Amino acid sequence: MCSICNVRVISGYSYGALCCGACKMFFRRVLFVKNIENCRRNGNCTRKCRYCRFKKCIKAGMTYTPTENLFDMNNTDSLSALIFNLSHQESHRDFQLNNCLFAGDPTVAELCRIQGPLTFYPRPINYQMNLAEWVFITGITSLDYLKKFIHVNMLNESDRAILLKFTFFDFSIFTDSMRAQNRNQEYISFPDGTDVIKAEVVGVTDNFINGIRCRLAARINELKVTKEEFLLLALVFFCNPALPNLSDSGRGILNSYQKIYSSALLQYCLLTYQQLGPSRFTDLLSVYQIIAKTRMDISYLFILNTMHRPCTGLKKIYVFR
Amino acid sequence: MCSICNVRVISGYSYGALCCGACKMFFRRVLFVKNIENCRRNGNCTRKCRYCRFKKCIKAGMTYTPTENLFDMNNTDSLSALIFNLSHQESHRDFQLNNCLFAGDPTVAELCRIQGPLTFYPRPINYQMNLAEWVFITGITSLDYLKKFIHVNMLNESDRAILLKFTFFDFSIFTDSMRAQNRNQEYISFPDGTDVIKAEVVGVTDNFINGIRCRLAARINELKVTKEEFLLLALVFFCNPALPNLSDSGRGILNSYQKIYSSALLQYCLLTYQQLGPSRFTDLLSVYQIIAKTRMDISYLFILNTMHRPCTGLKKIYVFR
DNA sequence: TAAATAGGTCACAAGGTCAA
DNA sequence: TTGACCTTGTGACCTATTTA
Repeated sequence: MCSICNVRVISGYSYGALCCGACKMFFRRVLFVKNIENCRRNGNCTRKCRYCRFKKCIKAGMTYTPTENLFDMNNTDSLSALIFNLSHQESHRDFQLNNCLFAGDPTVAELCRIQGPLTFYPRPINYQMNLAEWVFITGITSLDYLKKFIHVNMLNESDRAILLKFTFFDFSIFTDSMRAQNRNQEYISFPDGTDVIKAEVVGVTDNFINGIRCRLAARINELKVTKEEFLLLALVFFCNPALPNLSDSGRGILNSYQKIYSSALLQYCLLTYQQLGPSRFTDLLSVYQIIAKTRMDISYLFILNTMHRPCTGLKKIYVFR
Repeated sequence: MCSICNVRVISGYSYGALCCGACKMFFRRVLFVKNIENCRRNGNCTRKCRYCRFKKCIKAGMTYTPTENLFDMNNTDSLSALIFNLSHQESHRDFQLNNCLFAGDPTVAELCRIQGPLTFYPRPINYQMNLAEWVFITGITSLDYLKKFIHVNMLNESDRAILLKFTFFDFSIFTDSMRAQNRNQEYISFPDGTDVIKAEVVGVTDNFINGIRCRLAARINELKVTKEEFLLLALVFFCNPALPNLSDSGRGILNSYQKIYSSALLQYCLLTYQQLGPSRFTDLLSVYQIIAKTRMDISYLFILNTMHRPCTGLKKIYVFR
């Protein structure tokens, strides 16, 4: 039975999720026509609410990936469908980050074996999150977000684990910094304001710590990276064929899709910035260096920290060895 | 890894090239259905561009050779697939002739030892070609074109070298004359207009020189040889079992394939010219005499010329001893 | 008799169409 | 706007044929 409409039987996989033919067409139409309005009763609709039906599609992990038309400046339907899809996926991730908890402590490899979206459960109102919980929910919602894309699902299990393991943390840092920009902060912090660095860190300068908190956020503020740019850029960055130990076929898949995603970003830049498009494109790509630098600083800090006091209760998704 | 899709692993040789099963079926379907449109972005498409995928098949050297149905006038699928394939191979040769250079100076025997297509590199824009360069690129693109066919690949190395050595130049002359016809010229010349005969030739009459320039082109103009006829005719001419020193098995292979190719040409003539088909067929075959005459005139001219002034820098593919 | 390759078949997913 | 139905391209898998 189709998990979206609960009425018709599943016809097979469509846009990455098991659903019926009607819901497949519904999803496609919404992406291309974008004729959707907010739900009047804030979710929990019973029937016939197009907004809630679409949200169910997103929750079920439906993703649209264009394969052509990304060079045709007169046909931007595919690009705008992609962006529309991505922005709803990202809203869903943000909702989960702020309103959900995740039970258990799986490894990335275990998560890779799960078909379909991860299962979160509601966070009690006024639940007080500590630093470790913020770190975990940020990571696991990032994994859930990234796991949906077609290029991830096309990989074999081993390649998928490699890809997710070596990208989800970078993606988390990137979302943290976009949140900082949205809140007009020049440093990253968790949604409730919790500092991303634990208080008792020793052996490094304040300057170093502030680099972690601020470097990426500052650059993103400087460039005024838009939501759309962030969404496309994340696809380009984290569909990375250059990761070590990938199989040849996995590398081939990621290569092909990275080209698609960067074409989409380039088309977006050309449309939005006209003759300044190409330089904007390269400016955006350069952000990756700062993400990588920040990740390395954090991992240095982590190593230093565990030397002082052996780490207890570190969630398994953060075990990279 | 399949060099065409870069995603799946090679399943073996299919239609003369190493590729995966999916690309094999793709190639076959395109030949038989011809459901292909030009690429919007002129190459370098990522995935899902059927035109670019097919062009990659052609570049990889994929060739279809019918083995039956060439006598069944109600089933022309094989013939039209063959012609479709040949015309794309020929476009590729023409593209290389006009836009590429070849590095090195191999002998024909060395070229015969190379598996798969030869490697060309892009010719700089506005690069000025001299006569010797035109002669070389014409010869080497002809060799690349001829080398792909199944009857060539089935031969042992020695037979293959004999066949190519004694046919590629005739094929070049033939393509030169087809180009003359396309440009409404009554004489052959290289694509940029360079004369095929070097200026300082002495000891022969202008009449003799003009025979080389014009005789074949004139006959082709007179017969109004079509592209399709040229493509099939070239296969018949240059799958020649009568060459000296071939092994018995090589001779047998060439004999069988020449029959296939001439059946294809005959079927084409019968379909296109109805009751005039047989006479058209013999008219076309008679063109070979003129190719041979032109080749002999050129070689006489060459010998005469090297007697006056020893030849320096002659490319090794043109050393026929 | 085992391999390699040409060619056939079918279920699947993307996307289009049209009556309700 | 919807969803049943249709068309198309695809690729995994199968079979037939040939040759070492």
